[in-house]
Amino acid sequence: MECQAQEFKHEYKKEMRAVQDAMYVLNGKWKIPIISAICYYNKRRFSDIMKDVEGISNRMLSKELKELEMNQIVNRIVLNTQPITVQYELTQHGLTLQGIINNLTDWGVRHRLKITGK
Amino acid sequence: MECQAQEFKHEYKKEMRAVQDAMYVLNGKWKIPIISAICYYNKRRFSDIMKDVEGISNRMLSKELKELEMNQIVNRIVLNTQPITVQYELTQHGLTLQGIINNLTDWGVRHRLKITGK
DNA sequence: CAGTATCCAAAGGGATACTG
DNA sequence: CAGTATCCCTTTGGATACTG
Repeated sequence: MECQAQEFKHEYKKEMRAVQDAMYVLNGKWKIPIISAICYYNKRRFSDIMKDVEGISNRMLSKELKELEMNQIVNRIVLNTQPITVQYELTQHGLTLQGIINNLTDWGVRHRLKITGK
Repeated sequence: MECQAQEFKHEYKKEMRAVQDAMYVLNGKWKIPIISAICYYNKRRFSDIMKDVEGISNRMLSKELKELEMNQIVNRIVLNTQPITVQYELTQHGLTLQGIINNLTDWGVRHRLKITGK
């Protein structure tokens, strides 16, 4: 019993860390909207994402994309145009976020209904 | 075609808002760890959550619990002891977050493996 | 077009001390 | 026990201007 409690505790801490890892990647105001936009269009350019994600500044978009790239969520593809254009796409790993984003979306709809009644 | 694009755009914006609503509720360093702790023990007291969620201060725990209560994620139950004790439990609405948290946990494990290799 | 650089305001959050 | 209050540093993020 004590032993199992220890076991639980250990698992619990590991799960805690995992969920915090996940949230760390997705945290902030813009990460999920950016991922959603890229996912929705499959491939998407910097200036287009700016239009998709309402209210974001180029500074923030740049910063967030860099972080997402570091976390292997998006790929950055430079095209040989003049002037250069850059496309972003989700990696295989990034695509595995789709289910979570869909769940969050559904929950968000129910939550808004619950809180505001519409 | 144009019309359907408009339709898509409209849906897309609604979904964007929904996912942002959800993230707004869960954002920050502590929300999900707190929810997880309460969920794990079913009912949990303030001082116990302090121990469960490593590193949190009483100030932060108080603030976050208040927000979760406002968003109808947790119920606050004052017990008639001396001195008073307070229990927190998830609401029905709060319980609907379990699936999302589990998904985030699973994803977090895979992500850590991907990034750190362990 | 796809960013960087700089500056600044607001929010987040830790440490400590205090209260009913 | 379950918080509040205060102080203060850090992080986030907006506005504007600039560059290859």
